[in-house]
Order: sequence, then C-alpha cells, then structure tokens
Amino acid sequence: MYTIGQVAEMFDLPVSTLRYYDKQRLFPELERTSGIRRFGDTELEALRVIECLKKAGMEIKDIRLFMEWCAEGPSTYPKRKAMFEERKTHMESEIAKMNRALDMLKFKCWYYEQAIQDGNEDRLKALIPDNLPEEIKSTYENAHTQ
Amino acid sequence: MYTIGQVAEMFDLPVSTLRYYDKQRLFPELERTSGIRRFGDTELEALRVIECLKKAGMEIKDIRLFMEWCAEGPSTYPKRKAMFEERKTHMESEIAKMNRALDMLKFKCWYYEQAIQDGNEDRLKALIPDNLPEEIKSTYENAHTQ
DNA sequence: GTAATACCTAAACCTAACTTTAGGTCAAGG
DNA sequence: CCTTGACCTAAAGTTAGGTTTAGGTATTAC
Repeated sequence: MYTIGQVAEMFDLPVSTLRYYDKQRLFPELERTSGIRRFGDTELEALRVIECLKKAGMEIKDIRLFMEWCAEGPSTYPKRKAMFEERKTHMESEIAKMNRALDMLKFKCWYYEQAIQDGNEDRLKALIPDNLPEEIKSTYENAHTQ
Repeated sequence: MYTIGQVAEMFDLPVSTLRYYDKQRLFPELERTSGIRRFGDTELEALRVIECLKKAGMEIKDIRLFMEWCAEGPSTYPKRKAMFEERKTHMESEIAKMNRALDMLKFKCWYYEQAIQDGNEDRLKALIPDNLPEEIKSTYENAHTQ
C-alpha cells in the first residue's frame, strides 16, 4: 500500500492530478485510513489503464464508466472487451494518420534541406510529383494520401 | 481561388475554424476582395501543413511562428527545417508510445476474451508473466515497458 | 421587393483536464 | 512549543482551441 505522494512519484504525476482522478471516481475501490488515501495494486493497475486509455483518446467520463464496470463484476466482461476492441480500432487508425503526418514531416525536412542548398524554392516549386527523386517519392505520396 | 465555404468543404472543417485560424494569423498572405477572403494555393498548402503540425502536437502559436518564417523568405529555411526535424523526432516518439498503448489494448482484449470463457478472472490473475501463452507474451511485455 | 444564402466582425461562451488557492488536520523533529 | 512537511477539502482559476451569438452587408432566386 502506498500514499498519494509515493504513487505520484512512481507515475511521475502531480499529487493534484491523482486527487482529481479520485474525485472523478477513477478509483472506485480506493481505501482510506483516517481520511488518508491508501493506493493498492488495484489502483496501480487502474493508473496504468488510465494512462493507456488517455493515450487512446478516451475522456475521463468514459474511463470512469469502465472503472464502474470493473467494480460491477463478471457480468460486464463483454462490455469491457467491446470497449477495448473499439479503442483498439480507433487507435490503429490514429496511428495510421500519425504515420501519414510523419511522412509529411519527413518530406518537409527533405524539402528544406534542398531549399537551403539551392538558396531558394524555385527548383522545388517547379518540381512536379512525378519527377521527385526516388528516395522521397513514396514519402511524398503517403503524405498526400487523404 | 476559393471562398471560405469552398475550403471548409474541401477540408471538412467548419467555416468558423477557418476564420479562427485566420484571426490567429495562420494565413499571413491571405488576400481579400471587398472584405471577402480569397484562399489560394498558398493557403491550401498552409492548411495541409496546419493539419500535419497539429497532429504532430504543435500549438497554434508555434504554427503561427512557422507561418511568419515562411513570409520572411529564404533566410529562415534553416529555422523551418530545424522545426520540422524537431517535430519529426517528437512524433516518432509519440508513435512509439501509442504503439505501446496499443499493445496494452490488445492484451486487454485477449484478457477479457479469456475472462468471458472462464467466467471469472481467477486463472488470469494467477498467471504470472512468465507463463503467459506465446501468442500474447511479447504484446504483454511491450505494454509494460516504460 | 422580399427571402434565402453566403459572406463579414467582435465578443461572449464553452469544454476538458487540470492546477491553484485558502484553509485545516496531524505526526515527527529540535 | 512550534515549525516543517505530508496529507486533506472545496472552490475558484487556467488554458487551448474552438463555437456561438448578435448584428450587419451583398448577391441571387422567385
């Protein structure tokens, strides 16, 4: 069992954020001894899940819903699984979008590298997609797909 | 040249967002004819860059800085390149984090699949990392790295 | 001529996710 | 004793990134 300060250190989060999560009922089984929060394994695992679901673009109120399901017992396994499945799909498409943005960034790095060498963008602006150098062509194309 | 409504449709953005971006000086070279905004190629490319940089986690005020550099001419090529390099690095690490979160999601999908079959989490909770099934082991390990 | 549209502005409003503030309890150390 | 530090609460404040509102102009459709 850990105090709020220890958990804050372990997860590199401000104490105020942990209190905020608690107030948002993200730790439904959190215990207290004379008013003081005691974080156990359940809460540490909850925090790992919270970090994951936040990264997956979920809002606090939906994370709370999940925590409530956990407290409800085995009858909610299917709901919980469906939620993770839905998040997985969402996340895969987010990662795909980020990879497209990353290709754009790579293309821009190449572009400015060239611009610095040329001293201007004249040659680059005259370049049509078809005659981009092989090394950058597919990156450019990915970057401009949807 | 396009009107704000046409651009809104092309980029699937509300008109109000385009006006907001303009107010934030994200289109420093935007022209107007009798008060009405006229979006040209420069602005369309700016919008593509804005979408990319937002996805890369940049704030509006930093995107503005980049747009100002573009308006300043060739002397800012190095700054612009450095900015894209920095974003590229940042984005690569973001994608790595998202992939770790995705592994956690995959693990949880597997976990609840098992829990549904078992009717409870007893067997799962007794499982120690070392004797997880091969199919899920590396996913579990990735999900718990960092 | 009047009604529906598409455009314009300034300014108020909104939301999520925290963070800060103000005030208080309690235990240990000097 | 009294001060330092870790904990507590409720409530107000903050920030980014828009969105909405209220009021106005100009063009086209009937």
